[in-house]
Amino acid sequence: MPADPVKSLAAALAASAGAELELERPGEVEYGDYATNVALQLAGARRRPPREIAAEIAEAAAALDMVERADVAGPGFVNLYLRDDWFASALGEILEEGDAYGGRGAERAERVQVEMVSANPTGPILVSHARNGAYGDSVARLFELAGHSVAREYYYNDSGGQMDRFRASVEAVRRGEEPPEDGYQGAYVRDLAALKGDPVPLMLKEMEGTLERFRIHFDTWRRQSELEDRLPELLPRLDTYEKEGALWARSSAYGDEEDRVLLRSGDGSPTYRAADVPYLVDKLERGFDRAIYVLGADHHGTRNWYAAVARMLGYDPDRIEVLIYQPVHLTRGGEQTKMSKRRGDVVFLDEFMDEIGVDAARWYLVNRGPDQAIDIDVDLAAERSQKNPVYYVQYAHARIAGILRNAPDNADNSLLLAGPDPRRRRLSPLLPRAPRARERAGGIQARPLPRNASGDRTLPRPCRRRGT
RNA sequence: GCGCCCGUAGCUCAGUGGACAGAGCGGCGGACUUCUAAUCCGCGGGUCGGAGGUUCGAAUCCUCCCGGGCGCACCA
Repeated sequence: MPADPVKSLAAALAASAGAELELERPGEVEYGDYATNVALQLAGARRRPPREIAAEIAEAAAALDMVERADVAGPGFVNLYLRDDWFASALGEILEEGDAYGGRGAERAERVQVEMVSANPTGPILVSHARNGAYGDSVARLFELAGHSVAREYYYNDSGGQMDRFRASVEAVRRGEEPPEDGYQGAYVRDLAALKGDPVPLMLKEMEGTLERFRIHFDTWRRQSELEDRLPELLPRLDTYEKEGALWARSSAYGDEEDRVLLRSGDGSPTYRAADVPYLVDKLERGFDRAIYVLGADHHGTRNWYAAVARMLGYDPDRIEVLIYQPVHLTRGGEQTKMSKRRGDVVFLDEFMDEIGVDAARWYLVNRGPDQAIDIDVDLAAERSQKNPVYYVQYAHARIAGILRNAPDNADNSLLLAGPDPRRRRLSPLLPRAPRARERAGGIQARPLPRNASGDRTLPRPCRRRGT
């Protein structure tokens, strides 16, 4: 049973109020340690003035031994002032739990896979990819905290048009020529040309190093071409048809916006979408209860495709979850930097970490919600001054570390509340709030889904909100 | 045209139904005049893009409109 003192308090109150209720922390100190608006919510249903209901709840609350005082305020809020010894025992529970405090809320531990970054090995990891990783890895950590087991996977393409252009660019330099016009021009192409062998594994090795430095460790790396080998056995299980010489998946009948080409009309070679099919089967057959895709907003058009494939193959589409995040824009010297990998005109994650450090880099990328486009002023981010918000975070961390360093092991919890400084007392109600903060953070962003032809919203449900 | 995301203070953004809408930076006014300090204190600042609607109560939910980003490939 996870320690959640506030929940127990809410439950005790709910019993006396005769209704479920949530405790919130009021914005103002004088409104007490916690407050509830149940009376306001109940007023309509019970056809009684909210303040009257609030008065009854307050009276019942005041009878509880942890409650010092309960007031009715405003239109019908109940403000609670709690006894210091309640906080002392709450703090005791928190200390007992240690790092696990607030975690392990999952009703059933699941095996979840988070597939993230998955940038093709045609160049170093960029800051834009790093947002994918920072987001995905944070979600993964939240799942772990909740008691699930998480595997982080990287999926990359090692064949196809982009890869051909990439290899051709390296080969050209090796022959002493310039890379082709539509090839990759960055300086790293020259570095790779100086080495022997297929540049793809070399590139991947470097990318892995960058990601490790960014503190993301991938458990597995999945190659597109090996997945494609399973295509022949899987294609007959799909709902497909031929049109204009190509093989199409009838995905629009399964919640997708449109049908997708699986095999090209020319040489019958598989498209990138085709490889998604064996990959999805692979994920689900490997025993993951849940497969999470982390995709940039430029891929949101394919959001419903994955669930459509799952349906076609008879899997529960709720096992697929697609997380979308908005792009990152970088400015440097007041100018927006371009993000074209082919032209080599980009900010690499390694440079970014060199300039601002790993902590600051992760912090910047995860500090905004996924729905928010991020603008990062690289000059400001690298600046060691009070203009740079990251130093506030670091300073707070340093101060906390200092407190822990100086704190005796056998500290008396009650002293946290008793000291002469009233600010301690004001801080205390924050601590038991942590489980709720984590619950909120663990809920995956849901998004309204497009209606299908019949105006029904229920069929495609690849994304949904869920607690952990 | 259709779909998704966004539009809150000069700037970057918190705030997904409640008690007077917040923070950092910048700005303005003071203090300190300092041997590698995140210098300190104070102040001003918003029709919450617009219009309707739901509600006892809306920045928050619904509808429409305006503005910005992204997508709608036999590219990945």
